[in-house]
Amino acid sequence: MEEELIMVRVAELYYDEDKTQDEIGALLKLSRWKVGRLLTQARERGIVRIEIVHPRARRLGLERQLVERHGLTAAVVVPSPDGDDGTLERVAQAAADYLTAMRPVPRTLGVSWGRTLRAVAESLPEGWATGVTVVQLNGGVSLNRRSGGAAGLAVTIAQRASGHVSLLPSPAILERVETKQAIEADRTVAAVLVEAAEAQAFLFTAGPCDATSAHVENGYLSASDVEELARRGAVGDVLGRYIDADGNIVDPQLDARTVGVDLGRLRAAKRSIFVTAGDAKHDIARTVVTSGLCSVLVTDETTARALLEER
Amino acid sequence: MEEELIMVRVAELYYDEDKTQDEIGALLKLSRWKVGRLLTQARERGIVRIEIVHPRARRLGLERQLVERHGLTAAVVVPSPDGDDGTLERVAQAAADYLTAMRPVPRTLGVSWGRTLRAVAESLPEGWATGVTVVQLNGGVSLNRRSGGAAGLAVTIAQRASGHVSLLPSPAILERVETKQAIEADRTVAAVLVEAAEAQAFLFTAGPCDATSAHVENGYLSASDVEELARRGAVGDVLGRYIDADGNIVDPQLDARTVGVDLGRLRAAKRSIFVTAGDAKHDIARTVVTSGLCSVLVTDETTARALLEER
DNA sequence: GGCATCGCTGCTCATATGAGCGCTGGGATG
DNA sequence: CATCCCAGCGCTCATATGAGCAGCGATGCC
Repeated sequence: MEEELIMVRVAELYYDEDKTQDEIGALLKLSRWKVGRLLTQARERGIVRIEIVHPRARRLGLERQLVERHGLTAAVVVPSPDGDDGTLERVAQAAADYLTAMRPVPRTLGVSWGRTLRAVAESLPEGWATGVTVVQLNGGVSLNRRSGGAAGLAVTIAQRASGHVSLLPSPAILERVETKQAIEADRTVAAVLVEAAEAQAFLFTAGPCDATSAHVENGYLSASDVEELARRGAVGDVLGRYIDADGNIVDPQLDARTVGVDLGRLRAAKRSIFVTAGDAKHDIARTVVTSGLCSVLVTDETTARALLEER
Repeated sequence: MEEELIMVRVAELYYDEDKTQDEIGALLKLSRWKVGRLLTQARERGIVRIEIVHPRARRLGLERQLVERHGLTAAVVVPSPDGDDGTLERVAQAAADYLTAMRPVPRTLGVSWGRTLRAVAESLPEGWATGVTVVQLNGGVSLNRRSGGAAGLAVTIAQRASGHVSLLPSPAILERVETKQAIEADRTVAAVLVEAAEAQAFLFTAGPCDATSAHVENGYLSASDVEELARRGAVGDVLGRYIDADGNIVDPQLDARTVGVDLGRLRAAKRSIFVTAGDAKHDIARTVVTSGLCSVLVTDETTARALLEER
């Protein structure tokens, strides 16, 4: 269309050449108002694209839609970089920013573990908060407080807020229910679990239900166990507990052998922050969001769009 | 830097969320003016990128630089598309636009030939002008007025302006000087050459000096001839005449066997429009531009940038 | 320690811009 | 052919924005 060509010329003069609307009008023999309207149209039609290029940019539009659609307290969506990868870092950085800005500062913060949360911990600046007690929400931890393992992450978060850390000295999943009950009965374990359950805020991720799961990697489950879970409808795990698309526990027996706070605590919590990045986790992310396990979502743009698609 | 992060937030609120500067100020506890300054900085630092996405967009900044640097009357630069190719079409379209908009409309327009000019001809809309006589500037033409060859292009341009066409019925390069002189002495040929030399505007392209040259393709020169020319410093041809980087004829003997208007006519002309697209032609394009053969340049962004580099 | 300087702040004021409105003219409709 | 309708126009007016300036505090230099 001829009109469109004029729009292009007008946009060039306005945005590239910094001319005012009446200068352009004079130049192209258009009224100032016509020029203004053409510019508006050019933006509407996407001829003029305004883009914020920055690793810490966000997608406020998607955030708003997510909050509305899924009844969240807040959402943080970062653009997925073109060249793929770097997504995890960006999401982690965003989660760290969210935590740092969060008011009121929680007295105790319950955390799960995983690669994603490790990245979040590393992204937190020294002094991101002060006096926060960090509590582990589920087992699977070595007792070494310096290690890079599951415990290290909680330690890092606490250290950078000059706070304390309460580690949960327990495997993630035990082989026998009796052992699990015995562990939970242990005074120190029980104390941590109570502390965790009463945390003022939760920070957690979820894992997909496939062979790459951290449970397989650490030997808590075999590849065939996971396959079986998937066959029974599991889409992934939250705090070590495998759930189906509706958020229900898939295998109550397995669940009874899993150490950590109950998923109900997440649902009931006022601030339950779910961090997820990457395409592999779309299904479990959808479940977490739709079944109300989180009140705050931190994720990448691709995941966000997937969560906004119908069903 | 912390400041930079605020810039990003401000830019998001301003450009994505259409908030006013004081709304943003209130939100982030900044003064309205601070917000304004942050936005300016964000644009300067390239955090906010405003881009005009359209096949017919232009690069006015580069155009201005080219005009200044090389003393042109005008320049038209189109963005080189990302996915490569389509460059020729965009440049051709831009040249067609330029011709259509050109005032005053020339009574006679001298044209050369080549793939590029063919594309320009095809891009010209029916009725792009009225009553323009199109004259061929150099030989190499079949007499068939309908063909898709060198002549067809001139015919197309003329037809779409409901004008006349004067074809130059001659080969591009003759084997013997005597034959060339005889041809030029022919009444019809001489008349066309005079008409061409006196054209009010010229529209031409240039060819690179390599085996892909149209002269080789059409058998006027052999691959080894071209090699020899290149060895002697030729960077390409304009109207069939091979010139070196300074714009001088490389082989006067060859030149004496070439039929067409003199390059001096282009230099002297008030409106001499040079159209070029593609990386292969950077060298010859530089020569044309720096040696004053053209007063108007139509090209792609990549070529434009090459022409703006030092030496 | 005193002083000049510089960069940043928040202001005033002029300017650029967008919302809303009444008018007009060209095309559809009876 | 008369009439209606509505899209697009140029306008008024309120608002948003940027230029330029004075004040102020930090910094560095005697």
